[in-house]
Amino acid sequence: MTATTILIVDDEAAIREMIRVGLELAGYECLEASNAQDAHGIIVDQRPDLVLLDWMMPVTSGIELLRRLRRDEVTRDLLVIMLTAKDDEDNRVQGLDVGADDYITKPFSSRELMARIKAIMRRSTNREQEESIEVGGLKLDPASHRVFVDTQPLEMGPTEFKLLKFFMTHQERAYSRGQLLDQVWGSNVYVEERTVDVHIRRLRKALQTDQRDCGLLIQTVRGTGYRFSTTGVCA
Amino acid sequence: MTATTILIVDDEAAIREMIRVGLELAGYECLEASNAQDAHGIIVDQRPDLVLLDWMMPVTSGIELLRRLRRDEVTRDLLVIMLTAKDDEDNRVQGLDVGADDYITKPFSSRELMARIKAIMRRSTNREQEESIEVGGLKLDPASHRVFVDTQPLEMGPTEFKLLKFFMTHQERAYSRGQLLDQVWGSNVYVEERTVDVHIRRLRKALQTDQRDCGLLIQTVRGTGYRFSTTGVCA
DNA sequence: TTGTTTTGTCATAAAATTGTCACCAAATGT
DNA sequence: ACATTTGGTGACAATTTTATGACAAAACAA
Repeated sequence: MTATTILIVDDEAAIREMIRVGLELAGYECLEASNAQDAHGIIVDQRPDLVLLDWMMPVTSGIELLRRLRRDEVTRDLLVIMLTAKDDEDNRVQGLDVGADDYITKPFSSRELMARIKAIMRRSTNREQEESIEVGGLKLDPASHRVFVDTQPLEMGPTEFKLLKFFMTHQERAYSRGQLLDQVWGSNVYVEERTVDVHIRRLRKALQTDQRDCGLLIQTVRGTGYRFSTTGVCA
Repeated sequence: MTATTILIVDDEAAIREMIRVGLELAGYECLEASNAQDAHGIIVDQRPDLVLLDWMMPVTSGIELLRRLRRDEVTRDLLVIMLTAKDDEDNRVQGLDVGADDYITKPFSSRELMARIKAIMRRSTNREQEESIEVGGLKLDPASHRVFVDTQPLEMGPTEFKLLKFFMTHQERAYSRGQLLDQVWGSNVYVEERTVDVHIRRLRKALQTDQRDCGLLIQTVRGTGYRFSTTGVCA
């Protein structure tokens, strides 16, 4: 396995353990940062394949960094394994909610860590594309994190953006609410399926301009879910 | 979410928690077994979708059951989530190595459990990569959940869609109303046979376009039922 | 902190789908 | 031709599924 690993901890013991583990990885790096801001910067620079995130960082809590990572288009689909104290169950749940891919309890064996890393890396294969997508009169630019119809920028929340991005990269196919939750929200959160409806509506509304109504691109597939299709409208 | 869940534990608290969680699952079963032998038997019989496996079973250890499951062709790719004690790290690693899909530490929150179950089940729900069927000028695409005649999409309800799909995959053969009810509606519902007539009509109507009348593909077999046949029309 | 935005969930409205009927038309049998 | 059986059709009320507005909690930004 080849992985560049970036580690953010202040726990010396953990670091040593990491390094020991690191030896089993072909090429890894071990970094430190004292706050979420810096850490995020480093991560953006280094583009690691995997982040081992200590929940208790010296200044800020790990959750802030994790949120930051998930919010940022560039680091959104980074693999993040968090390290939590043995009895810190709340944080663990919270961490999974916010979008950690997995967690490991400290102290951990290198064996366990390896197993997890393997599992996780096996699980996630696809890297994201960063080129702007253009469909049905809509242009979505991942870099600037914006959407245009013609040249007019559209306003929408983060979730709507993700939803739209998913749709634009997966056209002409019906998805159930559950699938959308998995794909857009992430598979480790549990929210009502009806929530999807609401966001669909918000997205549709956002896609309405004075000129056109691109919201019609999102079609309801009764009894199934929704579909993004250019058949019919807003060419 | 629909899941038949089989739980093997002797820990009362865990069972209660499971049941609480179980209530959120549509249809689950909770079983107990005191040794790997029995448990394996039960699992083979019941064919559950998911196994929640307590690592510390009364007689044998969970690992034996897990190994057994992984060895048996029939149960090889069952989803197995193991429940481990908080500080039982060795077993956790061992479990993952032997082939558990995930583990949850006791005590666990139902929220965490739900998230995990959901994630695991979604992950393994292998999408039926159904290819689109093309018959008699009609094209039915399961992925987009749509039907086209030429390039024009047709409108129809869910039941009509299922009915058409069945017909297109079972051409040139007459089916009684009862058979159609079984195949399309499902064998465990009771509806009047004449209901089929009505849906046949609705389907026929949906299959009429300005151009052609593909509804004629559905032929009446008097005294018997209906048949889907390309002989005659809408080439 | 405070004010603003985003989010998930509900309650309710709106819309589409469904199963049955009653009645008409066509076919079948005598 | 008449009576009987079987299928076609439009209508309709019940049910199911979606759409929508409102709201409070959470997350954010300042």
